[in-house]
Amino acid sequence: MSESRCENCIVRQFNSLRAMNKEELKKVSDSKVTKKIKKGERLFEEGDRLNGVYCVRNGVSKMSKLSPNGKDQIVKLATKGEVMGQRSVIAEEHTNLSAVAVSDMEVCFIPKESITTTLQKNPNFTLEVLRHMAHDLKEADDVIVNMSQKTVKQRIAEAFLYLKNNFGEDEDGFLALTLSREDISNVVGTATESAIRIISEFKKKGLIRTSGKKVGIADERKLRDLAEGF
Amino acid sequence: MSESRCENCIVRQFNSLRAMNKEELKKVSDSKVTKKIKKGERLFEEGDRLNGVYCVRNGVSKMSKLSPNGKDQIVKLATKGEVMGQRSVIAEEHTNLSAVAVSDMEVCFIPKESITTTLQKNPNFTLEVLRHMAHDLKEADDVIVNMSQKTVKQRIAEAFLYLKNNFGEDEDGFLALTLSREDISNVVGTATESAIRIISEFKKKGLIRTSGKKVGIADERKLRDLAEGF
DNA sequence: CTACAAACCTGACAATTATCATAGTATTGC
DNA sequence: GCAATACTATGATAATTGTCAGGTTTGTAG
Repeated sequence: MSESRCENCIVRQFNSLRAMNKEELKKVSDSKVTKKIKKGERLFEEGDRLNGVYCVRNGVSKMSKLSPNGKDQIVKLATKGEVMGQRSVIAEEHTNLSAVAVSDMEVCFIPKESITTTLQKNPNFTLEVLRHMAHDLKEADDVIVNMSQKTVKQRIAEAFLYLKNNFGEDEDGFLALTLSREDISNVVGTATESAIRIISEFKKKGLIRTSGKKVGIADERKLRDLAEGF
Repeated sequence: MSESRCENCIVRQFNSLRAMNKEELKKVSDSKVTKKIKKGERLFEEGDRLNGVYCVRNGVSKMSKLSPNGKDQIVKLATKGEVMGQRSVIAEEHTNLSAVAVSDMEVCFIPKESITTTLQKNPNFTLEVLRHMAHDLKEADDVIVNMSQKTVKQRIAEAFLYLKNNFGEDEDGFLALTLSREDISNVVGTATESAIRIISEFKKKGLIRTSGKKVGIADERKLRDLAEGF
């Protein structure tokens, strides 16, 4: 299956694997296992000790953490090109997040050995991973500010804009990634009923339009203004 | 001033500088500038382009981000041994956070050249920085969950426990780091009045005791139960 | 010491959000 | 196709939190 060699994988362009040299890449490619994950299936669970990372070829996974009150807070949505589990492999810790597919996925599992040895030998690779993580950390800071300073309404508006910017729209102008109302509420950190109510309100006000579970952004400007607090 | 050579600085044990070799450390030490920062003074501001990092020798700095509604969200409290500004130097971006001293501080400013060249040449150093950042990222995830899933009361209880664990207590059993009510409210992301009200309530219930602005933890068990939602 | 500013505190009220209850609407498996 | 199940929706109500508008206390400069 030459099509599944990492050396030829476009996805690699988006992540730190691009900083690997040929030899390292070959090793990764020889040891990796491609898996198909159905929507709803779990890749790993909070507290697991991972012996490798998952490189996303296709589809989207929610990465979430269970809070003491029993709700699942979605911290990140990982998509094509992203490497999941990196953090815990690097820190040699248990995962702090669970990963569940929110759409059908194709991922490559890469045993941690090929990652850790490259981390020790190839400074370019390490630096590349570091840059990615620095970026993730900045994003996390932004999320903290949004979560603590914005209203639920603002956060939901922002979530829709985020979904558009990161996953795009289908041919009919609906968001390409369809999340359940519950997932949306877990992204913005609110009760499912509250999320549903606000989504209905957005619809009434003409900010979004819906068709079944699909959501389309109807008035991006107004939605953005709302998210910013005007 | 031999006492101010990085080679002999204990603080270094706590951060990634310990992975530098003698030569690199010498270069850092020769180029660094030690500064005294008074409580309330600003080290850098959100949006600044830093040409170096700040290594904290003493004191505490709040790292915060202004939200569109005009409030300052404190994202992190940096103390002895921590390196501030690392993230933006590595990512070659403007800072995303402001840093203001919450107590008198002594910091070493280290020009970014000595950091970036070491990052390119010494994989051990890069890996060490990476591990630290992985840890910070995990903590940020936890903060996100707390912010979005816990009540203000729980978050304030947690903040006091955090202050005890990270900064300790003085000889009278009060928290060694005294924050203003406003700073506390900016840590937990709430209105200052709400924070004050809840602090009064904690005092009435015997969870904490106060003396002037100082706060002491009176019943850690109950405070912890409250923070966990029991 | 005194005046002034900053920080702290409290009450009243409004807005936001959660919770509980119930019902309609898709989806899925048999 | 039909039952079972999950998801979506809405109302009523309670709890939480924010805002405004005063106070009091504390700290500090002159």
